[in-house]
Amino acid sequence: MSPRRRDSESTAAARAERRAELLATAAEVFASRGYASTTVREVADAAGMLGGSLYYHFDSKESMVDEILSVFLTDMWAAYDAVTAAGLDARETFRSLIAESFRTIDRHRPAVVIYQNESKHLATNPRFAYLTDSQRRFRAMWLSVLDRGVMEGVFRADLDTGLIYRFTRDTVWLAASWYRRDGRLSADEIARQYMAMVLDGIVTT
Amino acid sequence: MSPRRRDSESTAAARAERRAELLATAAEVFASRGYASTTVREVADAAGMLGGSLYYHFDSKESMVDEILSVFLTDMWAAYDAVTAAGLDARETFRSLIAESFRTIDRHRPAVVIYQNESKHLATNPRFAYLTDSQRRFRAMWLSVLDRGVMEGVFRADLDTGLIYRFTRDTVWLAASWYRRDGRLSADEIARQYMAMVLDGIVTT
Amino acid sequence: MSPRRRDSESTAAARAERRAELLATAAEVFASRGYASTTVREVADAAGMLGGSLYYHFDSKESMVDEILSVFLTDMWAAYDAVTAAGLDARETFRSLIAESFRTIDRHRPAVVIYQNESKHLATNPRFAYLTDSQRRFRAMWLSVLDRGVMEGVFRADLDTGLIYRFTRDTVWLAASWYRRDGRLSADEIARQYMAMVLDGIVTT
Amino acid sequence: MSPRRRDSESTAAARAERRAELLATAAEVFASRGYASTTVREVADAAGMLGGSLYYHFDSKESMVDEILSVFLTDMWAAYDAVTAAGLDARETFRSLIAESFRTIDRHRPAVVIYQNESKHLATNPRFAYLTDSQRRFRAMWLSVLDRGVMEGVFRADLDTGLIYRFTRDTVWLAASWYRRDGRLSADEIARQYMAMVLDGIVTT
DNA sequence: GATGAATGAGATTTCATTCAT
DNA sequence: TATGAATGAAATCTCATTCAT
Repeated sequence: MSPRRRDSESTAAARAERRAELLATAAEVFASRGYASTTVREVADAAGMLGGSLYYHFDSKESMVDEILSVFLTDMWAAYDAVTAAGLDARETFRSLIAESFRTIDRHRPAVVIYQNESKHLATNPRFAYLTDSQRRFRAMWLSVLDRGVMEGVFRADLDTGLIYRFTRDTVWLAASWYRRDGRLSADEIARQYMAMVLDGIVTT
Repeated sequence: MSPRRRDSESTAAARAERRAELLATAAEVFASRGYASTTVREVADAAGMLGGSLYYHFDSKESMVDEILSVFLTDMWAAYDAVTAAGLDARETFRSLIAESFRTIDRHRPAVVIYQNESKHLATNPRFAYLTDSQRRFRAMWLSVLDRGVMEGVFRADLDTGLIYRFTRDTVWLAASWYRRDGRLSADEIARQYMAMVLDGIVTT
Repeated sequence: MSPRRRDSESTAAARAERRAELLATAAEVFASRGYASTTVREVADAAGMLGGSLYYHFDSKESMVDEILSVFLTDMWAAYDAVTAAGLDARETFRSLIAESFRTIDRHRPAVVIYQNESKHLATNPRFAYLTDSQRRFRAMWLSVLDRGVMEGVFRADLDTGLIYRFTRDTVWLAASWYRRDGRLSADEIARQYMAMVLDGIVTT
Repeated sequence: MSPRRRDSESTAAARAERRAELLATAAEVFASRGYASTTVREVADAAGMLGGSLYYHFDSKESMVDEILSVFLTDMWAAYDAVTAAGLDARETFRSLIAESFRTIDRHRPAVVIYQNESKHLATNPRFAYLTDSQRRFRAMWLSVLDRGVMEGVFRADLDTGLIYRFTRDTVWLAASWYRRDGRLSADEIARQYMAMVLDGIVTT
């Protein structure tokens, strides 16, 4: 009502920004303490407010994780879709997907950790059916790249692509658990070394 | 049926056996539902008894995970110690450690899953300080093998051994999440393919 | 059935003796830990058996206190009745009642402690109505002696006999909480000093 | 109603006041039913709320008794310390301590009852070590007054001061069990009669 | 937007008691 | 007589959620 309240900071945009802030805080806490064993009060403490106050912004604890994961998955798939739409050969597609994965981790580290740790459990709830869908689609995408690579003669045919998929997936995503943005190695440097290792092995030739 | 059997079935041996049975059941449930979100009643249901009855055998929910993890770690280190005591070169030590890891997973799959998922959270409790200790020792052991391998010229020197350690650790242990004893591939076959991949890479040469 | 079982130790007398032993043990434990917060298992531990085994001898935890208190009260009233039947004057009756009280404490210390601590709470249970009855009768007896003493001119008339009764009762019975049979002072010596104090005061004359 | 009042009613002051109210309620219930056999729900009922709601204000049932007893002991020692700091002779110090004891009972009757009934049991818990400390200090204070009185020739030398201490302590504090603020006798009147009795005895001279 | 107090369902835990052996 | 295992009711405690202010 006062002129001040007309500021861009006091409109719907400001509200969305506050939501995003709170979600970032919640994601940190869920990632470090685990979703199930984090209390709403712990999230509120981290956000500098009281437990009940969070309910002005969110319906429930569940809707917080929901939004955290949805935002992350949407962003991740946008990046992946751009790669697959680029029409690269199998080897370059593989490289780019790996690189994009590490960049996504860089942007959404806490969300990735939550995704890794809680997906299986949350997916039993219909509300989170999209997690299972995403996983299925994810697997299909990677297997298609790997199988194409084998056909193109660039990837070894004596390895089980199902196994390669699993090992690749696990290592890449688990990196979110130890990766620190301010650490010794950048996301791109980690991706580079990771690819050197996976593609050519750790043994001297 | 034999007289011997009847003896062992009563007394302390029978009691220990019952404990072990119940712990195996609890481990399955904790592994599949997550420790924090598993209720004592779910464990009891799975064991075919009422919630309170578990407390005849165990002090608390916490002491169940404690025993599950301790037993697993003890067994794992026995296997690792046997390998490192064998005086093999770096490459063979690496191979053997990987193989032992998959065999340990084969014997203690649920415990490994719990270890992966809950360690970080449980370790904040002094009672579980041994988890942190074990992790430290684990890291030291793997780094020593990798560094030795680089010095012996068998492992590439252009890769960060810290990174190799992490990637190796993650893939090996995460296998516990999807490995099934009755699946298509045996533990040893998985270990074989895994090493082929890690040692020589997935690219054709 | 065997000749051995014919021993006097294996008849009803032996059974009663075992009961008495167990009750003595239970009384000790109830007295030191409090009835409500003592578990049946603690009693059993103290008796060198398992929790369930006590139920061969007693119907319930409640029936244990019941028997402990009944036995004690019966014995105490026998002593009191002997005193009041002796036809002594007020002062001598008072002295004798005090002396008998300390002797009863000497014989039933744990029961007296239980009586002091748990009576009020137990008395809400109809089964223990006799506790209230006993207390009423107790009060009447003491007040009659005190009032008689005032009338006979041996006790001061300027003090409220209700108060004297309470103070006397409290000190005497609370002595059970600290009195030890093997302590520095015998029950009779304590009674003597106690009477010197109550009758003549602690001030020099 | 005054503006000042409205201020104090909100914020931390109001919270402290509510705590105090709830503690007073809890103390009544613990005193009348016994700490161990009082359920949190009974306390909540008496306070007009549900069981869980108490945990908004207090950590645990234990922390309730803790606060009840601490507050009481702090207040009691403030009164005692004022007396001992006044430099009175033994007889007057004794009189004043007795009088303060009855006044403390008047202010903290339920807390005193709890203290009497539960101290021994609670003191086994390290959290309540201060109960033992207080008791020790209490004993030292009384004995010092009594011994000084004997030396000054005002108290009889033929009585064991240890016994006098115990009898005095017991009678005074047990008064909390039957004393009612709205009863026939005021705290000071009870103290007066009590001292007449203890100092000069109940026998006519 | 946020607070503070409460709710109430559900979790872990305790423990008197039962019962087959 | 005693054991060992289990029961089941009840207790303490936790926590997501609500709501008046």
